[in-house]
Amino acid sequence: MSRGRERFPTSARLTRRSEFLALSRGGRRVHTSHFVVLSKNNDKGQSRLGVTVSARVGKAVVRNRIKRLLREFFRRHRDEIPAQRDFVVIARKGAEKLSLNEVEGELRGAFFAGSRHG
RNA sequence: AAAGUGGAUCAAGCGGUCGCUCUCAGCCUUAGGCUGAGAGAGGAAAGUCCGGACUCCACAGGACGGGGUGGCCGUUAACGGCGGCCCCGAGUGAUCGGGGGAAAGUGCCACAGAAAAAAUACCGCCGUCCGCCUCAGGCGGGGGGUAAGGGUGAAAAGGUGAGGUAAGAGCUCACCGGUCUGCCAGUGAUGGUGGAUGCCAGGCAAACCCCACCCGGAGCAAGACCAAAUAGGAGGGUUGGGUGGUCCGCCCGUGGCCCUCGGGUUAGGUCGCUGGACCCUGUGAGCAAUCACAGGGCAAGAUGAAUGAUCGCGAUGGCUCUUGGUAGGAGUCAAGACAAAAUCCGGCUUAUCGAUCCACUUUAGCC
Repeated sequence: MSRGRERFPTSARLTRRSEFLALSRGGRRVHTSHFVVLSKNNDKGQSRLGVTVSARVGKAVVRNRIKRLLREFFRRHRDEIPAQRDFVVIARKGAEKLSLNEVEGELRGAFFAGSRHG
């Protein structure tokens, strides 16, 4: 039963500016058509997610939509994602037009292959 | 019925599964976690264009400077908002748009035009003098009168008509308009009515400016506390310093500077933080905005920032078929706009798929 594993508490999020800066400096980068995924191992006992959507992508409604889609993707696949690794997803223009299924298809490789490198 | 004008309300709903933030209760228990219950975006939450509350600067005081508003009267905590009324303009109308002063002074008015502000004779019009031709008359030149007509311009010194004149002209007269002024009505903007005056003669005040009224500055990253820490700490010396446009005034010994010690990078946590000029219903006052009273009700509080994802049913809508047409029925597609709180209120402005309702106007028809 997947109940309890498809959760997304505060401890699984990146909340500090310094944590975002650390990934932008030393993280592995994977580019897809609508996103840039940064990732780096951590020692927190679980993997964490942060999302960056700049004002250039869209207004507040659009940015909220993208953040929620990415969190939903992360939450649904926490048991497949490498443990103890931080991810930052930077959205690019046009990402608000994607559905959840399209996000899964685009980001699957970037997340699940992460543990073999860096 | 068609075409239109003004306004109000809503922003579909129900359910399943998996999640997020907060509160309460219980349990495990350092942090924290688990279980259950409850609450969880908008009419504009937006733009940040005005106004206030609140916080700090002094308890926010005076003058200058600076800024804002602009018909009148109300309304309000306040406003540039709102309501009623006044005037001007547009529309057949419902209705809509606009609103201090150009006669205090300074300045600007391109191009065109003869002349652009105590202006002007370019083409014209009308006399007169001289010369020539010549029957009357015509042509050329000089010197005048004239603002009717033409032409330029956004704008050319009141308008129309009549008299008058060589031709003309407020030169004279009537009406309209303007200026000054009396009386009446109105709180007032203003309106009505009478008198005097042949007539002060363009626009721009979002050019400076004048008049009346209003405004101290910075903003919740305000500000307070705690932890860690030293750069902003500790100790000593010296000097006054602060008030964010200037001066006065006021306040403080917390401040500035120097020396010595110390040493290297939190946008950390809690509060402020949501019970308020609050919401709903009713009654009363008022044309209304609004106010008073009574009863009832608490309705987001995040901070890399919660309020979501997905599935089903489907109000409703589009298209197709059925029907002579409407209604109805069937099938199929979509279930959609704009836009997401960030201290809180009152407004304005802008964006917006659609749905419903109310009042009114015009035209046509019926009784």
